[in-house]
Amino acid sequence: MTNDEKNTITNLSKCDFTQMSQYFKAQSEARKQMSKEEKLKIKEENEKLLKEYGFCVMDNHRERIANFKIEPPGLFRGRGNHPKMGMLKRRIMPEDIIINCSKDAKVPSPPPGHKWKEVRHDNKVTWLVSWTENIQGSIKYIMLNPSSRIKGEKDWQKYETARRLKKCVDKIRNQYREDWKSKEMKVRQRAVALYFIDKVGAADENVPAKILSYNRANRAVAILCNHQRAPPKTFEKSMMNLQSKIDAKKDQLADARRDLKSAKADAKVMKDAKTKKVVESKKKAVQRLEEQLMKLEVQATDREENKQIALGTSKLNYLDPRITVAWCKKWGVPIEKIYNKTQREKFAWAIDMTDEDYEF
DNA sequence: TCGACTGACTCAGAAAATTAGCG
DNA sequence: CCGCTAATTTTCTGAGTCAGTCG
Repeated sequence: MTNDEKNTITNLSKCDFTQMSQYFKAQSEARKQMSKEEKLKIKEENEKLLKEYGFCVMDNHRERIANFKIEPPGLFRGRGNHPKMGMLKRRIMPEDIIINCSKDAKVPSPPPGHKWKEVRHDNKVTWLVSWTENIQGSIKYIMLNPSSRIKGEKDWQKYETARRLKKCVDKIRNQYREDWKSKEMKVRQRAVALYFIDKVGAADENVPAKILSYNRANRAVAILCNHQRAPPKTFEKSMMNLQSKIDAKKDQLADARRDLKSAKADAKVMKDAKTKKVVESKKKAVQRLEEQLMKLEVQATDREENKQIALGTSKLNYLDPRITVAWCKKWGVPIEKIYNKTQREKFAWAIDMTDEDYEF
């Protein structure tokens, strides 16, 4: 706000923001209404941008850059009850930008009519670009993607440290065995969580059930670390949908079972090949439905338990990926069921180096 | 000598974008 | 196969942590 505006506007709750709100709603509506062609065009443009600006060469390797787009200006949205919420985050200009590259590199040229704040050659740090942000005066960086060598090695080191700390684990275990008996709910939960991390064995289970138990272990870690999320806005609704799917499946299964029964009765009387075949196919149908039902029920359990828990962080930052990889190999769970594409890229080092005997 | 500050980096989770799955 | 909704993935950027420095 200008000084003049500051004098006029003393209380935001007396301001009418509906025009602004409507503008942004219209914008997002327009985005939704875009035709397939328009969307495709934008996608292609983004890919071109990524191709041109999304990579760098570090130690002779072409590496993906994480946040290669500068943060656009806008209203600062601090988390929680932030005193600076709503302040204007100003546009970053080339004159704010420090470029960090090697001495012999070709320095990227600033936009016409502008120059960089500084170009330096510091190989003791990993960032490529930095600038100072105007809200808190803190420094922001452009760095490499988690799949890059430099990040991967750091991650690996982190888990090696954890592994060294394992020396103390006996003490911790004895403690949680004690805590188990604790009357205090919290302490008990923590103990169970630790037990889970320790023992994600899932013998004699099919893949969906194994994945459930993996998620449970993942969740135990998330709970332990207090990774909470706001329950999704559509949670209740989607839960109800799932429940009705389950009910429908149950009905189908009951029907299929009835069919099977009568087919069996027919076969008993007729004793011919044709009716026998019918029995077989009905059996298959029942089996298939049973499997589908179980999958749905597992899904419901998983989702309910996950209502307020954010799994991402613990999966991405706390669980040694080698444990996961080894576990997948040991129990024949495809790694794609646990890690998506990005995650597989980030944990490529672990996927490469781990066999099923890996012990943390 | 020590505590406050700062730079560099990891962690965190909401929002946006994309994809899957269903009728 | 199409359009819609829900689920999943990706993007984005603020928060937290830690070690080194400086007064």
